[in-house]
Amino acid sequence: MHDVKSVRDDPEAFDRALARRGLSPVSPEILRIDLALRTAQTALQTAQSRRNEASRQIGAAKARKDEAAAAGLMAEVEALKGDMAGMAAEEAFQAQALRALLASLPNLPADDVPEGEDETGNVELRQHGDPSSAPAGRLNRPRDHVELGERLGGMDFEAASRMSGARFVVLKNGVARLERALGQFMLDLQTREHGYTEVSPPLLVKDEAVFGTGQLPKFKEDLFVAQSIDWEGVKQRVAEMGVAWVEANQAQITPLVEDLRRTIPEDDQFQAAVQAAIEVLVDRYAAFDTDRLQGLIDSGEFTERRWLIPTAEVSLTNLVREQIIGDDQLPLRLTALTHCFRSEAGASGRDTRGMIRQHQFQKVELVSITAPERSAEEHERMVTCAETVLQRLGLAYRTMLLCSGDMGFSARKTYDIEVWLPSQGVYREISSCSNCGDFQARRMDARCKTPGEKGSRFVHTLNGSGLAVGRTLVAVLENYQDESGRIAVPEALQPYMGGLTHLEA
RNA sequence: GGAGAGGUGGCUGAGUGGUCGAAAGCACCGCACUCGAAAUGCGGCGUGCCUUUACGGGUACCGUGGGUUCGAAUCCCACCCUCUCCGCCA
Repeated sequence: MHDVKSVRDDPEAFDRALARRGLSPVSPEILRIDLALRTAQTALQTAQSRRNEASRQIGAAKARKDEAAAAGLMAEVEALKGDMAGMAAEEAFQAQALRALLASLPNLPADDVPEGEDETGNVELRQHGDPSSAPAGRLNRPRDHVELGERLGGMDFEAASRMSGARFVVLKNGVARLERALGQFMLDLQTREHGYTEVSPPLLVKDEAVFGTGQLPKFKEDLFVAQSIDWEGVKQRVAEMGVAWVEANQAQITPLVEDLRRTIPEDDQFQAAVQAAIEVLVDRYAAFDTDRLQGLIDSGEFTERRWLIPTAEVSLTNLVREQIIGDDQLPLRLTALTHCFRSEAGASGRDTRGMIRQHQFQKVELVSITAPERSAEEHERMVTCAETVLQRLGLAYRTMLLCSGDMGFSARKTYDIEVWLPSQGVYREISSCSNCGDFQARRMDARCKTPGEKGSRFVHTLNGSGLAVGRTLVAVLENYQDESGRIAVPEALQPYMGGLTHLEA
């Protein structure tokens, strides 16, 4: 979320920054709405001021029993109120429009982010490790993790798809344990050695939380949603609507009833016939109104909705939402091992084989909350914390600085870490560390202040994977395989595997 | 799920529908007294927005959203949250 004031102060700079993201200028539109909003605000406040003054005078007039003066003032306020309703509506409309527009725009790239339209513009900062020195480095044709996992009896995509569909997997035996070991290892590293605080956060969160980190409102198609419907409430509403319809259509119903009265004697049979007639009418009504009913359910009036987190960044960052934190408490360094859920709606056909792109995966997330002037150095520290995981696991990787066109919505600067995958012969993203500046803090209203001093500032938020467990599992399997399909367990993981040195069928 | 209580400034806590943004206390800041400190006294002490070169002025905010009223922290409605008791439950 952007500060209107910054746009007001330097519209050209704002548009220039957006252009780096490949967006056309928006500042004229912003300034137009901003002006309309402030005009409406000033008009409304002037009217409110007069109303408040008149009301006070009415009180004073009544106190001295001057009913004539009071009546005159009341008439004036009455007239004023008519205008005020329109002004208030205009103000609310413009405020909403401005907020919606500002909320839809991505963060502005930091000055040191390279220009570029897509991933080809990313800059490699450093490489670590030699792919050929891993056990798989000696093989002519390394197997991919799907083949390795299935041969080990540890990966079952078919069973997963029978119960859940595509992009799910069942892990078993040593592979399941390896996944657990990786998660524990990463979490221990980040908490014990890098000073992150372990958190076990909610995985289901409200709209506001997902808005705060920037996935809503623009990217809801990437998310899974969980909802519970109040069926009792729906039933009650249907009944109410039925009664209302019968009342509204009394003119049709009455002749029908009278017709029945004439043709059927007044006994039980008559009662039953009337009952049947009513049921027919209600059914007809219900058939007419299913669309409206569906609309009611869709409106959320009877549904309790929660989003499944696509990353623990959402839960961890929102820990500080609507809070004012003392500068002396910062930085906050938070980590969590959680499942993540992504619908991957825009990725059909991409990475369909294997565990690279799943609807559900585990990840150790790192989040830092810092004072504004501290976020840049914290960003460097964070990417180092993520790289350490790969170093300890003995996996080759390279660190990329993303260009302006390839960054995520909320980021002002992003480092990607890519791990070597021998089966594909390429580096694949395994971590992404972003400095979001105050972009998320504004959306969440998260501030910090120096104790004893006046005023508060928006905090800076950073997030990074440390690391994605699923993709790390893939990397370990593929890099540590030998010609027979055995997997050597990296030394760092052996304590988490009960001392096991190899996975084999 | 049922019954009850409650949500007011950093905290505690008052507030007959009319100069209430809100008493009082604590905390905090400044000043005085003091060699210094404590105690005491005096003064200050919320946030957002609009407006103003500035001093300042205005407006909104007492859980949230509606409503009644010339006027709402105060009355009405809905919702959210917290606490207590009962029931159910991993």
